[in-house]
Amino acid sequence: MKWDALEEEPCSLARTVAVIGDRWSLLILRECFLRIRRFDDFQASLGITRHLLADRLKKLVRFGVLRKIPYQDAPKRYEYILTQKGLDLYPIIMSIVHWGNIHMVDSRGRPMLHQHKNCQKMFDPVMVCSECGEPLSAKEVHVHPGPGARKSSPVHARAQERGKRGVEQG
Amino acid sequence: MKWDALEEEPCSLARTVAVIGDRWSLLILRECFLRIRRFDDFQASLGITRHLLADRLKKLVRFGVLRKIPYQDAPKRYEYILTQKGLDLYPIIMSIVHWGNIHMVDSRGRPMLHQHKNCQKMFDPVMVCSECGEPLSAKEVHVHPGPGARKSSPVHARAQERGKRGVEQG
DNA sequence: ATTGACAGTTCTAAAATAGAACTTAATGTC
DNA sequence: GACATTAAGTTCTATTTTAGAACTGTCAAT
Repeated sequence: MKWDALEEEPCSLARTVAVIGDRWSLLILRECFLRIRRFDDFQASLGITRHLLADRLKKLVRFGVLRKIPYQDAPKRYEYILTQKGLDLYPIIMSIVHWGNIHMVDSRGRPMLHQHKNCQKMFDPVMVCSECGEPLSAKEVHVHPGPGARKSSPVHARAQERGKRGVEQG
Repeated sequence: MKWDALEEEPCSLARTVAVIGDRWSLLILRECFLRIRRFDDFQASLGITRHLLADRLKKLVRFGVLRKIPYQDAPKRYEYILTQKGLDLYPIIMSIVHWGNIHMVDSRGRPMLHQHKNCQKMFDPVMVCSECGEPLSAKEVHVHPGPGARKSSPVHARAQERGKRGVEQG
């Protein structure tokens, strides 16, 4: 499968993966949220090859996640900053960090702590339902085809069938 | 950079990216949450090459995200199901889907809708602070080094400095 | 005139991926 | 018994991506 094909799929996850679903893009975005904005700073802090960095930055700009703004004129130099679309990736970044905090830390503990300016406390992110405010888990959610869906796949129908009489998941 | 190096980094995001940060792993996990469990079903619904699928499933099992359980004996056949560690990826999946819903849908609208069994309503996921319950955004969070941190990088310090007197982000 | 900062581009070698065919083990059909 | 089918991989070659290092072009400072 090609990356371009991924963008076109009738699936919001696939389309997002087309933007951020590679080894480097998420790390670049982490640096963006840590206020890194310049080519050489990204390169130095990530150890990414310059070639790939140029490529990924171009892609993130193309998708409207980052924007190039000039910070000096002679020679022309640009900074890469997050657009609103890019800032909206924050829940993704935070949920990834949180999962790592819970499941991937070593004996030394968390590399980073997060403090909420609002309440001043160290916090973890919690995902809740927009309607009732209760925390969400996979088992409490039904999935329905939306207006942008394509015809349901036979594979999924078959799996659903087996699921009903099979072993319970988890 | 090698994948193995990523696992060892003192960063919860990098360590999580080592597990799920490639083109296919997230799509495979999407299928898991849609109750797909068998090799050929993953292959048919994703169009992934069998070689890569075998490789990625092995990796996800190695990281404890999936578990192989036998569903028949002769010949031995296994299903891949999510462990608790895997189920805990749900907020990541949902926030990725939500971002796609907001920023990547075409004119036809969302491919999928999510209904909360609790309140019966169609919902969007919202990320809130575990302490005060308020919705989170990047600008409302301070980052501090935790017990597992390594010495702070000069690049980040420099970027912080520039940030204070530079253009505001966003 | 030389050095250094910055933001890339170019080059070759190594690694990962795509796409298709093949393997193994058992089951069902003619 | 011979033959096709299902399932879960493995093997093969060709193509694409990535790594790693060196190079380019502008300008400023020494």
